[in-house]
Amino acid sequence: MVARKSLKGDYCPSARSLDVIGDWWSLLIVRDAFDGLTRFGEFQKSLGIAKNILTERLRTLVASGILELVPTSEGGTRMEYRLTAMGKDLFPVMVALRKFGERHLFAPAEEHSLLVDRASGQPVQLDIRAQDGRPIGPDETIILKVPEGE
Amino acid sequence: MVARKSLKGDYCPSARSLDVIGDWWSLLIVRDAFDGLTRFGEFQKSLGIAKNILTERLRTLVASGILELVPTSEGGTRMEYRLTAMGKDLFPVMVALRKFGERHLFAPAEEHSLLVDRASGQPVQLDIRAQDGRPIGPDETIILKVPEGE
DNA sequence: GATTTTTGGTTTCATTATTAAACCGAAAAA
DNA sequence: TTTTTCGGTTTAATAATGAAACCAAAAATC
Repeated sequence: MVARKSLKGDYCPSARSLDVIGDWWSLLIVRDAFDGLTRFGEFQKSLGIAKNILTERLRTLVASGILELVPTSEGGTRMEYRLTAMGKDLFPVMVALRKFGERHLFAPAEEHSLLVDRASGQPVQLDIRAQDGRPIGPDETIILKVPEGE
Repeated sequence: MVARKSLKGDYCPSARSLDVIGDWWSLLIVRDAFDGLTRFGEFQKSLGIAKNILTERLRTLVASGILELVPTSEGGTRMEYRLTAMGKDLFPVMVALRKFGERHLFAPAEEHSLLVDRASGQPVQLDIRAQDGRPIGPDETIILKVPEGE
């Protein structure tokens, strides 16, 4: 196999995102990180991923700036993996995936987890709007090319 | 390799979504579909994907209900792949990926594409809010378990 | 302080997935 | 009628993944 085509040079931001977190495991690791997991063993147990693969994915996520290795809070020599500010900016991606799953991938009364606002206990809302606040869907949008330097 | 672990039974909606569209190519195909591509050859040319893999991915996306095969509008025998209503519900996922890429994966003045509201020409907004309209981030949320039948 | 267990990997090997390229029949175009 | 395009399938080589065995260092236990 020739090395998988990189999308680093693509001018489509979605493609570049997928280049970084578009493989099978990365977003699942990020999800677990949002759920508060930090240690190698925690991820491994939660995901059932092979350890060598986990090693490589964590390295890539750290190299991309999504996770960082910080000394564990309890003061030992061990390290833990934490979401960086950049990693936390994946929150909307996780929420969007979650909403899609909730709507289409569960039977009506099936058990599932729900993301709620801590303060109110009410479900989190995600919406896509025009600048005037009007909700818009894919058919009301268009993709422009923004040339260099703008 | 044992068959890759399926997340169909996971109660986390994000995990189920990733089970359906979390592989390397599927979201790129969906992106192209949002961009108006419909034909096998168009996807193949756009993505540079091997044809047998594209065949399989398209089949899976159709089987999942994200794409559908419809007779081409020009009336021939040929078919085209179109986003279903369910497929269009992936719009927030694509927008979220795009926003992340725009923010973190481009140099300041680098050329890129931009998703805008057709009517105003202004960039599309994505926000995550509590039910009262207040914007919230990952640290203000918590995941609840919703048992069967609720 | 010595021993045992846990953690966080690395290495190896077998299996699966992906690729590129050649090939193909049916439909469309010339 | 011939040629080209389209939408694949098949095949063989290569890369990615997984499971299991292994390992050193740190932590916990005795």
